[in-house]
Amino acid sequence: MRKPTTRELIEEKADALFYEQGFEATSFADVAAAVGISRGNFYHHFKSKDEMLAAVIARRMAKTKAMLHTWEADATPKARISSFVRLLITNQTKIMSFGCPVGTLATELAKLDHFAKDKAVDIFDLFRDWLTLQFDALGHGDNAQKLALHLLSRSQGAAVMASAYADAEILKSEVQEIENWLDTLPSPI
Amino acid sequence: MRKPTTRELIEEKADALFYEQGFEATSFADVAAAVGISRGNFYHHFKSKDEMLAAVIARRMAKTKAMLHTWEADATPKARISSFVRLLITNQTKIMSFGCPVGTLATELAKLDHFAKDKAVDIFDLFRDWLTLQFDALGHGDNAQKLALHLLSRSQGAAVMASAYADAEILKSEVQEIENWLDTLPSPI
DNA sequence: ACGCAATTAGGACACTTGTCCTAACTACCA
DNA sequence: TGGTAGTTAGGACAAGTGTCCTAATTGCGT
Repeated sequence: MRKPTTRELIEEKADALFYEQGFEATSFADVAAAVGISRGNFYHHFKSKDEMLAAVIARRMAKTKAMLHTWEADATPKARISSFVRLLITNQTKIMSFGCPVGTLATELAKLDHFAKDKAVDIFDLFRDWLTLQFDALGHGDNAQKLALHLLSRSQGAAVMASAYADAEILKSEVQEIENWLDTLPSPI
Repeated sequence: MRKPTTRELIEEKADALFYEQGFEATSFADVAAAVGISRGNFYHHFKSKDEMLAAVIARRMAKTKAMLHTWEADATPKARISSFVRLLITNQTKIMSFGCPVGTLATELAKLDHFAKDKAVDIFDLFRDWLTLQFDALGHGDNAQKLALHLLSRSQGAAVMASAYADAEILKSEVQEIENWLDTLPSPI
């Protein structure tokens, strides 16, 4: 196992802090303290906070792509979609505390009118396009795109409510509802 | 029409700014500039930013209660629920830019680990309890509470996706899906 | 072992933050 | 009219912000 570079360490800690505290509420000092380096040293690795945000978003993009890739191993499109839904359960502890990392970042950047908002939404597109492929493979054709967006919407709703009430039961219940909905979808094939 | 007091003006502008920029990203200076008073004068009206937040939340609670009260005029529980759903369309412009004021505030305060988070979630409870009453009136009894939470969840999901993509079509489409779902609910009565 | 490039710590910089004080002003009641 | 309470502007304050510079240290290739 290669020892991670300082830049990678910064990205990792910044990623976590942006998720757990929010982008605006996380300062250079916070990240520096988490990494264990001096604040002044930062500028050598990232010219600005925005550049750090860009790196964090790029990192999340890469991790998301890798995750979607592992789900490709699932035998059927239905199983792949199920992997996506179960992600809410897998990450339930974090979601209950901080919501969905994709949705909350997009929401925050929208309010800040930050130019990187579109980049953050690109992560949504990763899921959206991948889910569209799965629904298309199930034979939903013209409806695949809309179904993918709807599934994302349901997931976001579940994440928001679970974090608002910090309640795992809400999350489980909404996930069950999503799975019921998937089961009752007409199977065009 | 009574002229609003300075305190009311502050609450009004702070309410809007907390919604549009976020709580953390809004400074005393921002609110002061919006109201048109000096920054130093602030302390006479609010001892701290947290106290201002508390006032804004209380203001939203009151406005929400009033809105729910007007919906009581609708003839049937189904029409009342429909009023709630159509709120997404009524406020679509703002939602596309800033998401749902209730959900985004709760999400932000959760990340900030702010003690007022529970107060913000109380606004969710206002909707939740009111919707529960409507579903109960429709004869859903034990399921009423769960249906209310599910409807809130669907609404939050629609708001998140609409603001992420800044797309009114997404909002309309998800609202249509919610209305379809409501129509297909079994009618125990 | 040497030299150079990469990395680091420390701190300066101008600015903004929330907080809080004081002095002046305004409006209203006796 | 005079006095008092409420309201205001202005600014001081320490702490924190993102940014940027410099000098020291480290580590690696030769």
